Amino acid sequence: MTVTIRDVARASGVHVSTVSRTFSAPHMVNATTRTRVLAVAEELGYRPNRAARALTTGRTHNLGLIVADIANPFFPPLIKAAHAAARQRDYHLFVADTDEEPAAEEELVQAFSKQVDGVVLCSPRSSNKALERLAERVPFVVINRRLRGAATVLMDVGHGARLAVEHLAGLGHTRVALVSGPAGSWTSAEIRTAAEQVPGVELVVVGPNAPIERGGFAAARRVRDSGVTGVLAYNDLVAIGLIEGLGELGLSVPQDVSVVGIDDIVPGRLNRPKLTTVAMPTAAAGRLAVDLLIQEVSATTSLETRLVVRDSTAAPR
Amino acid sequence: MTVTIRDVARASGVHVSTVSRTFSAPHMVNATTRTRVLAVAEELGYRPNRAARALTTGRTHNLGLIVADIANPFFPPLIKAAHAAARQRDYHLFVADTDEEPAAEEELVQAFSKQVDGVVLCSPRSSNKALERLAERVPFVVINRRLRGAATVLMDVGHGARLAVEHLAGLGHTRVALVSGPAGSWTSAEIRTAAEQVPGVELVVVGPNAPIERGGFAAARRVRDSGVTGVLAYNDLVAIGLIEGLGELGLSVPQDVSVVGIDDIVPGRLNRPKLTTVAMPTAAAGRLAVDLLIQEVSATTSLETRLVVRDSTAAPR
DNA sequence: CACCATAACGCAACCGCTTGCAGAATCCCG
DNA sequence: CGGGATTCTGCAAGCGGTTGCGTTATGGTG
Repeated sequence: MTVTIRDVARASGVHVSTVSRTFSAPHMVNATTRTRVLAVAEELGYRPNRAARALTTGRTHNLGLIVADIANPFFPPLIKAAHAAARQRDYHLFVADTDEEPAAEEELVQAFSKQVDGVVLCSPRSSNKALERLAERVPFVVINRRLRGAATVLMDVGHGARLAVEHLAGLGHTRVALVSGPAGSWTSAEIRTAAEQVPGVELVVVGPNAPIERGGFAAARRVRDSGVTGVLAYNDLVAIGLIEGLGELGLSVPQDVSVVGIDDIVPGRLNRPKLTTVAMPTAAAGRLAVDLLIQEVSATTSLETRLVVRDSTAAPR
Repeated sequence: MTVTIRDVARASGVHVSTVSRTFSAPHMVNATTRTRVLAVAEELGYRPNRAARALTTGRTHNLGLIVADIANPFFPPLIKAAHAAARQRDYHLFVADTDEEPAAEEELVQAFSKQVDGVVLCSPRSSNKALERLAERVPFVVINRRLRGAATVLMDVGHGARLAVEHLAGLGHTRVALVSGPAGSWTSAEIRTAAEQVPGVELVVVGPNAPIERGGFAAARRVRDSGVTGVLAYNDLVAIGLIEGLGELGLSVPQDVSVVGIDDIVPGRLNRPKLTTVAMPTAAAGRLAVDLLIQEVSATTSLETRLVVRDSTAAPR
């Protein structure tokens, strides 16, 4: 049925090892036989079986990518970039979704381990201990989590948060709310620490909140009651929900209150008003992560974020 | 380094074949030896190597999923559902992105072929011929494309389009524009045919357009000039772009013109006004596709679409 | 022309696991 | 209690490749 290296060997009158070498070490085989073998292979439609090859070489040319939620608009650009980078080096990409369950991370990594040369783990929810245990099974790089011993790609959300608050301060806002994310989130802490450091603005924390529209929507009342004129939201979904919630309370953005999000996801750009937000370099992160993995370099990188000013921020009344 | 079946065999004093069977045919091995082997395996941290297993069994327990653009909001829910379905049956999923290039489809299927038990192809752009050629290499199921000889999952966008136009008609609109997609798109033709069949409304086609916001935005002027009061857009992105474009022209939705989109992507739900749209059962399609693949049934299925009425449609002035 | 380095290829073992077949042990029943 | 049927396990070949080593041409050198 399927054509193997032996078929090619037989049809071209050489030993299988020669066929093998014409594909994996072409310089070791005479030019004329090489072209003959290649021709026969082409004609028979032979393609080396990567899984079989992996068995002896130990390299599968596959990578795993694990994210919390494929359908969360934050991830697709990252996945796409990771895929492109992998493809470019002739790697294939397993993609998996933990559905936000920490336990699934471990299980997936285990399941992948024999089948990939490494896995990239996005915003892992597992404990450091668990991750270190996994690191023994398979090389991996972590995105958005500081972890010693593993290659790491960070997006400097702290810097972005500072830019955002400075932007609000620059517009004249002196009291701004931080509509935070889930309790215990690394990102949430990062944002808060940075935001607090901006001089001249008083920061009031409203939260924790669910990291989606619902969370923002529910926080609207408390934001209004806090009397702030500007808001930094945990992410764009929260910002969008918040804007809607404020609308229900009769407050409009940016006239009554300015809102800036974080992530720069597509729905934010499409929102009305268009969301001012901190752009996370998700594509760069995805690309870089697979490059690190393939080249087996263990580094920790921090990617710059930047502020994208659109229509949801303005000077206070 | 990595623990193999032989290590387990040695450590538990049985032959490798017995170890093999305790994992792949437990009923063939005596209960007491089985528990012993299992215990040893557990202790050593043994996990069967699926790639090696695939070499002899011919089943990889991997599936491939090929989409045009991972970052297009239409696909992530489909990918997520496909992944969940695969996971549930202990399959892993390769995900690939063609970047809208037809040639990439063929290349990817080829590359996957030895490593998967089947691939699901979403909205393929390749010619029928090319697809039929690929079908010989690996089982696959196609989503959103009619193809004899291959298992097919269709989403009945025609029916949805009819519902949408009927909805507009029911509100009192008598002239509606169809802001179409790219020339030659199967979906576009499908939509048009169905929309034309609704009695009592005069349909004017505006297009072709790029299937993204830009396309809708650019079509705004022609929509206004056509004097319609209702619009069915090729998809939600086009609808969103159109709404913005109409806004620039001083027309508001739904007061001046009603707009309905197709797809029901997240940004549509988040848009202001919230988009009335035809919901495509993408999750169901993804799930079903992998189920068909795994069970090796070759069927052609048509999934129901439905209309989701939100805020972008109203009675004409 | 003898000699040796080098290039090209064949040989065979092996990667981790499965599976048809056969041998050994145990069982059941007349 | 003998003998056939079962159950369990071992043996070894093989899945599709790779690779260290040995063998045979070939070329270059003194």
